[in-house]
Amino acid sequence: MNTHCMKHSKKREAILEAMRSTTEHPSAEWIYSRLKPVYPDLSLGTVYRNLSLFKEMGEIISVGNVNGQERFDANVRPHPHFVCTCCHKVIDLPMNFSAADRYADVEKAIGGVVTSECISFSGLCKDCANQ
Amino acid sequence: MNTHCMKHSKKREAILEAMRSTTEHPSAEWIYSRLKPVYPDLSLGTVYRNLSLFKEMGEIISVGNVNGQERFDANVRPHPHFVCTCCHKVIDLPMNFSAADRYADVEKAIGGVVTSECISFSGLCKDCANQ
DNA sequence: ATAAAAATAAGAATAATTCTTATTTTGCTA
DNA sequence: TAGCAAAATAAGAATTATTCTTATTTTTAT
Repeated sequence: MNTHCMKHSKKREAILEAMRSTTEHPSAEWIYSRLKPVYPDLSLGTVYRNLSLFKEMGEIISVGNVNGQERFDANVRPHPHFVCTCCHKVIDLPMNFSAADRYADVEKAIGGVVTSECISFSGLCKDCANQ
Repeated sequence: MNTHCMKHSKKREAILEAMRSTTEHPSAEWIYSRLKPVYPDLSLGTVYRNLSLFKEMGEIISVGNVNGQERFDANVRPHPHFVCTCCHKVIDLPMNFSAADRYADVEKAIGGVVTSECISFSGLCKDCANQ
């Protein structure tokens, strides 16, 4: 896990492990609620700080802000998502749809550097579509 | 502009006009700053409320949350964006890259309804890449 | 002109996130 | 193994974007 001169910590490890063991695309609050019973002295600030660090390190990515909360994904391979506008579920789409082959085009168009992509669809999930 | 039983208001019109006359992908705050000198009694709440209404009406779309602020676009035709992670500029990409032909696939995959898409690239814009 | 409905200003309230500081933990070194 | 400096944390204050509330103003139909 540690790339830099980072110290080892149980809580940090638990946060990454929690991220990796779900497909829920958690928010900071979600991770906090899940880990608080196990680490009663965990603080929300620690969750925020570590999610930021993991993002910077490339261990997780942000899948964007959904209903006011930033949501994350430990699957860092580019893949599309579906976001339900009603229940705010975020679902991984199993389909092969990446824009990786367009980076060069985009760089030419903007004259800068492209490092990542974000593709998402939104609408109503199965549950919400059927009331 | 009015689709529903909406009354006409100068400020509302100015907000939509401001949205339509820029390619900056404004935030509420940006619109407010731009219009405040012209409408000294404009309030930020009005900007937020009207941007929400316009979004609901389909007059504008959200291009997502950038650096903590929601950003909008009056060009509602699906098109990809580039977001600079450094200066937080949002740029329209002139390229033809839409996922419109994938909606059916996505609906089949999730068993729900797809109503919109969002495709963006991020990295460093021309200015930020050259320091 | 009038009156009801809708829009607004102002600022309070809320909610997500970041920041600060004192304390604790970690990992090195002797 | 003990001591120590660096890093991590808890707790809660601070910040910031956004929403909400209420009294007032504007709009529009009559």
